[in-house]
Amino acid sequence: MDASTPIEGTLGRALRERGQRVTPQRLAIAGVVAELDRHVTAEHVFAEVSRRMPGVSLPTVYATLELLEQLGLVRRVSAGAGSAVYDGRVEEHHHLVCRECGAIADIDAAVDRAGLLAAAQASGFAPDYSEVVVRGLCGSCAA
Amino acid sequence: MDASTPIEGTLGRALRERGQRVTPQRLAIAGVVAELDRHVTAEHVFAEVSRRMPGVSLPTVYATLELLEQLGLVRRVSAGAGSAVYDGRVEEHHHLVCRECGAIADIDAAVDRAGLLAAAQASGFAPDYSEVVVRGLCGSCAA
DNA sequence: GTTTTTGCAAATGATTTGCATGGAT
DNA sequence: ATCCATGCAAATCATTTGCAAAAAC
Repeated sequence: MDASTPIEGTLGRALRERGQRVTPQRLAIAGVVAELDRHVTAEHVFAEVSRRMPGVSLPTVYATLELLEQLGLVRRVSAGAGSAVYDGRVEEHHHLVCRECGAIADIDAAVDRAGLLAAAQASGFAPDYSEVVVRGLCGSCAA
Repeated sequence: MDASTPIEGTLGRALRERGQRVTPQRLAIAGVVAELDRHVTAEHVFAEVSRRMPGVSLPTVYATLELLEQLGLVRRVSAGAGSAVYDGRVEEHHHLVCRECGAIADIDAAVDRAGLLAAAQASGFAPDYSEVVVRGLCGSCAA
């Protein structure tokens, strides 16, 4: 199993470290999330992975996205509800979420998180990351 | 229709302004969200409202929570997924969300939002409010 | 009286589960 | 050979929709 893309090498290493299996499905799913590099739902990923590797099942996609989140290779976008949305961008960035149609857009801005992370630990949480969500109406829905 | 609680007065005024009806169900639901003053799901609200006003339907609870959000009287918490969670606290505060069990806790801290809100408007969004979500593991799940 | 809102029942959509087979180590 | 992961089908859970009856204005 070679590392034809960076994500595959990283994933393979992380899985072996935890005594978990490196399967072609996991590599394909991780590859799709990394390459699409946008906000994706499980169905989204399923559609694209199916193109590359027919026969992959939806439950596997769900399980793998959750696994990738645990490994810190993808982030779940804190949209209010609806389908779960994942993001292959793991650098600090924030999101706009339309309360009408659910559209999500990125905001690149730095936010001082020190106080928040300290407060998180004080509450007994082990924080993974923080994200700012701005809720409102997107351009189309405001019109 | 008197205003036996502050929320009812505010809601009645907001509804009349928009030419919508002030119904006992809406008043009861708004009252419950305000009084519980925590993170609540539609089922949560439904259970408590049903105690006070038997016969209220779940679809009405869903519709009313959405309405209250539009009116700015409640906020939807940007938890990753699962049931939609609403919050009667509309002052600035932030949330910790456990990626394992979905538990939500408050963080009271100030964050500089000026840049974010400016970026939101630059993207064509009409922002309602912003919230920081810290994702991680809660105390119980870390153990 | 007119229009909005409600309650009901059913439909839809997303995600999870149980279990036997297949695959990675 | 062992144990984890996958695929399938069905179950579960959250939310939405269509429509007739009831209530607010």
